[in-house]
Amino acid sequence: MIILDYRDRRPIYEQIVERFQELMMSGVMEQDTQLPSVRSLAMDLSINPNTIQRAYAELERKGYIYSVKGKGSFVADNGALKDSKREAVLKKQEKTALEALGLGVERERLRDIIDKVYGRGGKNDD
Amino acid sequence: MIILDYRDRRPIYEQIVERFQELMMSGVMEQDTQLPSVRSLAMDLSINPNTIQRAYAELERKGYIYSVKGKGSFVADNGALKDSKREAVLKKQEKTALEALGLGVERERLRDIIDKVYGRGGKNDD
DNA sequence: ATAACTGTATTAATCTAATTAATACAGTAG
DNA sequence: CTACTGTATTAATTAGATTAATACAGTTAT
Repeated sequence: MIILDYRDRRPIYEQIVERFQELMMSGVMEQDTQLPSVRSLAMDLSINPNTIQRAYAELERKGYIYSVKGKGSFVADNGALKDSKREAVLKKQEKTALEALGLGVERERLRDIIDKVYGRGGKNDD
Repeated sequence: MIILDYRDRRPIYEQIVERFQELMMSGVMEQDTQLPSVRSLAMDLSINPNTIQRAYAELERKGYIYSVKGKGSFVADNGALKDSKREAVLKKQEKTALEALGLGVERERLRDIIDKVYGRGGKNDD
């Protein structure tokens, strides 16, 4: 479920946070699904439980999960989170477009990619 | 020319590398333009010359600049680099579009952002 | 040649953040 | 009571970035 990349120079607690976010945003992990326990996941990944603890604390702070002492950690209701994810992807789109513009990439190249991804439904077919 | 962000958790030598890459890729710094000297830029940014040295070494390793002992560091011929940068941004565009699609963002939202960035020249105005 | 610039290299010290380690405490469930 | 859960805390370790202090080598102008 989680794979660590030690070549990645980002801290591993951050990799764990990101990975769970992906799983929840994509719907693979549904609301109220229980996450692996702090200690068991630490065992699985061969890392210290404190590092998992930190990742889970971060996920909770961001609203992705909720934790109950003695029971476990669970996927939160993240309808609102999906909204913020949508905002984030729009920001990313803007950044990409700015970069493309700076490189002299034509507007049409970007539009074509979007159409390819979304399918040619609203536009002309090949 | 260079502004450091100490809140950014990436190392500052990396920020410097990225900033120069932007300046060169966008054409602000043309081929054979001399970069500020290691020591003078260190003075300007109030950081250690070794950090600039590291940034320049990285830029040279990546092929963005060339350095001549006793003379200085200069913008390299980076036509090939621009091409690969363009490819990279197109991949990024595809990734962004895929993510947006997965989140249920409408195609038009992406197109609007592109138009905003590129200016409304080719489309309708507000 | 010499002074004042350039880049480059090296070694040690310092600093910060991430991670580990070792516990301890508190709540839940069988 | 036992064995799980999450949570908190303090100390030690590790790794990387940065600084510091030099030294050496090449260029340029005086």
